[in-house]
Amino acid sequence: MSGTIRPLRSDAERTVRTILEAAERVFGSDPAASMEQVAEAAGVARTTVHRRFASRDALLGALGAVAAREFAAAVEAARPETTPPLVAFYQVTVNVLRVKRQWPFALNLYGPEHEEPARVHAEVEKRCDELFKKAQDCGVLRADADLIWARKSYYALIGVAARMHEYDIDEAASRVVDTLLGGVGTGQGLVRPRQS
Amino acid sequence: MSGTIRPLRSDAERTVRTILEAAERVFGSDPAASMEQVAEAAGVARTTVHRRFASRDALLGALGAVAAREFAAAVEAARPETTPPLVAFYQVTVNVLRVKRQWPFALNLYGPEHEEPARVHAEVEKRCDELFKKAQDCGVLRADADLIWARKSYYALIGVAARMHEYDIDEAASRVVDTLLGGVGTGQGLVRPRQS
DNA sequence: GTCAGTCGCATCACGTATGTTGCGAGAAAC
DNA sequence: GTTTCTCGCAACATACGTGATGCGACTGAC
Repeated sequence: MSGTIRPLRSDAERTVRTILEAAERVFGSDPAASMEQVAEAAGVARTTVHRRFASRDALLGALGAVAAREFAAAVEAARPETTPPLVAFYQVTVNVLRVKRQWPFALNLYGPEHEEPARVHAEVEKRCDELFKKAQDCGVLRADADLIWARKSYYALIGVAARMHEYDIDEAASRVVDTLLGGVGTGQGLVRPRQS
Repeated sequence: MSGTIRPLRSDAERTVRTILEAAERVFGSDPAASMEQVAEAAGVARTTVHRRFASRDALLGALGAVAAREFAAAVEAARPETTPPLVAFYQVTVNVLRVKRQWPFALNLYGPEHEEPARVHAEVEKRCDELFKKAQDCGVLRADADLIWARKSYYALIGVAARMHEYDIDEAASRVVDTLLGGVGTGQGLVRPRQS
């Protein structure tokens, strides 16, 4: 989205990446931060930021797009289509957590104001729903589970785990999967009896 | 925080409330919205907003404070100290969901830049941790459960449920409690065996 | 009914973020 | 080694949000 007419020279490409990573950090701690702050964090002049990204909105769009693409790649790398649901769950979670820890802010940029991130996130969401459906068919998820609720809970738990840096990736993923599938309770006193 | 020296006249008090509710709506859909937009949504002049709230920051502080107080009241109303953990869980969840649906944006205003909301949220968090500890002692939560993880997951699930308006309050609360305690899976293939 | 409080409106000052342009030095590409 | 790209710097224009002030009309409170 940042003038992809001719491939950038290597140093310019590096600058773009540096700016995007700086933007992630800066906007992460203050979403209303200025281009100036982003430039400073990236170690470049403000005009350079503006040369690479026509506007603040374009920068946010590119930031969201980069994160969204890595997000989609992380999901695809786990081959959720061909792997048994439980294994896929775990592997997808591990991969996504890595991306989510690298782009905690940018991964929330999928509003309708930027088409590409919105489209990519929608595709990933579809993949996720397919995985959940398969898990349900295989008896991993309850037959009466609300799959929308399940997916949203899954996303939320991933968000929590990504922010808990005292967990390494594998422990974080285990927490997410175990909690989503089995909760943190003993089952004593639950309204809904425990069976598929 | 908004000049509490003398009690406001009734119409002014109504205006303050109207502005706060408008601010919730406006900032909810765009956190970077201007005072002008808030004023317009509230049906008052911009100068009136400014008369009641010395600065944009003061408005955000008051907004966060109102929501935090209602949040704390919602938790206390469930008497989590004296009620059996499972009942308390459910009742707290119901009460909090109501507040969270009314102040979805304002309830996130507990950063260190505003003392009162920060303090109130910290107190509620402490109450929550006590409830979780008691639940664990009573065998409702696993003995090996990480209570920090449990609380954060709880908060996250409440956030999800609050945004799912297709659920009424009671159904939303049931989803939260059931999922937190028992997950959405059947237990088949779980790494961690299901026992206290 | 009087009075103080409240609101809308018009106006102003000020700071800051945004976006643009031109130029010179330096570095990558060939 | 030449050419083209890239960056930093300086300067500029503009828009917008914030915050303040004064005045006139209205309205709750007593």
